[in-house]
Amino acid sequence: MSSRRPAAASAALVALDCLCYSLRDGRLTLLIRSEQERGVRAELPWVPLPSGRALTVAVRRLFVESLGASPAWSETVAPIGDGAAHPSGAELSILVLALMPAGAEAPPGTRWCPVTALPALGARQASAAAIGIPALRDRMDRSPVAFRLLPEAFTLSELQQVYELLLGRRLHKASFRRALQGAGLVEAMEEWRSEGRGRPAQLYRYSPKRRRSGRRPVRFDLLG
Amino acid sequence: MSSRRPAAASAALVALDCLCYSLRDGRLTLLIRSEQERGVRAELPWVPLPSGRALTVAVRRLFVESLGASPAWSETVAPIGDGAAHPSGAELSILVLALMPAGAEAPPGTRWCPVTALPALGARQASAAAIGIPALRDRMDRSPVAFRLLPEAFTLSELQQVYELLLGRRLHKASFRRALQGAGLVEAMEEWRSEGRGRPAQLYRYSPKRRRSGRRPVRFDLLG
DNA sequence: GAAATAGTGTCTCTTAGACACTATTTC
DNA sequence: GAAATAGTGTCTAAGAGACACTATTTC
Repeated sequence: MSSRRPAAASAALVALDCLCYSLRDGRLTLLIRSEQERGVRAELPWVPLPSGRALTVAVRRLFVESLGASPAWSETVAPIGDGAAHPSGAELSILVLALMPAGAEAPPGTRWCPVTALPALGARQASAAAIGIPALRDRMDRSPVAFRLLPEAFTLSELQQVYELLLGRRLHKASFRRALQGAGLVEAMEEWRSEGRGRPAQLYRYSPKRRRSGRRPVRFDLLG
Repeated sequence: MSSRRPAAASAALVALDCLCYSLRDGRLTLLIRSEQERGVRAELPWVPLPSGRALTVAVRRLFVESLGASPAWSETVAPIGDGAAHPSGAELSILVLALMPAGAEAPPGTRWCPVTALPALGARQASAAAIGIPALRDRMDRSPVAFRLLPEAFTLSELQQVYELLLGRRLHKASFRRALQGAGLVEAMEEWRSEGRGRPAQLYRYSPKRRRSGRRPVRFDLLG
């Protein structure tokens, strides 16, 4: 702890790994860089973090190169990097969570892969992919995660399906709508959508009105 | 594969910054490296992440060098690093949240600083310190954050005080105890502690019995 | 009309918080 | 006894989920 300023030799190889989710046919999907040739493994989109480049700049480059566009939402999450190898050889991976709305095109060289049927990834990126969904779940209370996975106009049934996908359990329809109503988060449009059979559903848009209490209750039951 | 491997030139300077909290006189405190000489700024404990060293190894070194011991709990949180300067010159800081039980000694060269009265830090570390408490708050539902800030034996009033410190609001005594009871998280000891006036309080220890539902309700009211 | 999906009204059960109390200590 | 802190019993209000329904579409 004597020398405060480390030599350049202490620089570490850092990669930014992209966990970009979207919806496809009612399933949660992850953006994967396709195997280009025989023997080359599928991988998550990634870029190196070059020396002297600010994190946000590198993240922007990751989005431009890998998504061809800005995601509807993104957040940097905790770094990982022990033991498991990365395609770049980087000893450290910074995970970038990103969301694209349902129906977004996969850029050339990539494809949307159902999270239930991912191809084999390298060890590091396999860990990353395992972290992705729980990380999304952790954030959906505080960030409009579900809304960013949907197009601008959506039905309440679609929104509920997204919540159910992310939480991995069924929700009660009446309760879900009551809570949503109470939060003043969505705005009804003067538009209806009919899909196959059944009564057409009214379309809504995300339009948060008031910041509510934010008085999160204490929860002990997730501990242990 | 080899075409993907970036040159060593893309290595980045990475620092691990330590946000180590404890309790002192009923206040939440943060471990600060004291100003050694005139003109040298106070700073959070940190170490560089050297090339080729695994993250967990570097974290362990951070703990040994800065805390002189292992913290009661720790977690790596999202990296920061835009614009704001770091004492090391590193362009990237990985924040390591750590907790020490109430009454822990500050190692030589460091001191516990009430979070309400922190000394001036560099720009990067000031951002880090601002992130610390909300990050703790985010984790206290899922990790035994409050329990790790207390010694092994504690009273329920002390536990409630920690929750109130972290949440920044008063809690209802009967409700707090009812919920705690229902979660089966603590175990009563056959010991009581008398402090000044008033009825002596029974001591408890953290001893999670059953993993409960984990059925987190959907919350819309933190969005917007 | 049958099937399917959208959307709502009401009941119950759980729980957070308010209130009011009892219990045990020091002074 | 007064003051202070620990700990508890009961009521109320809000919310989640169950249930049962109505509404509107395609076939």
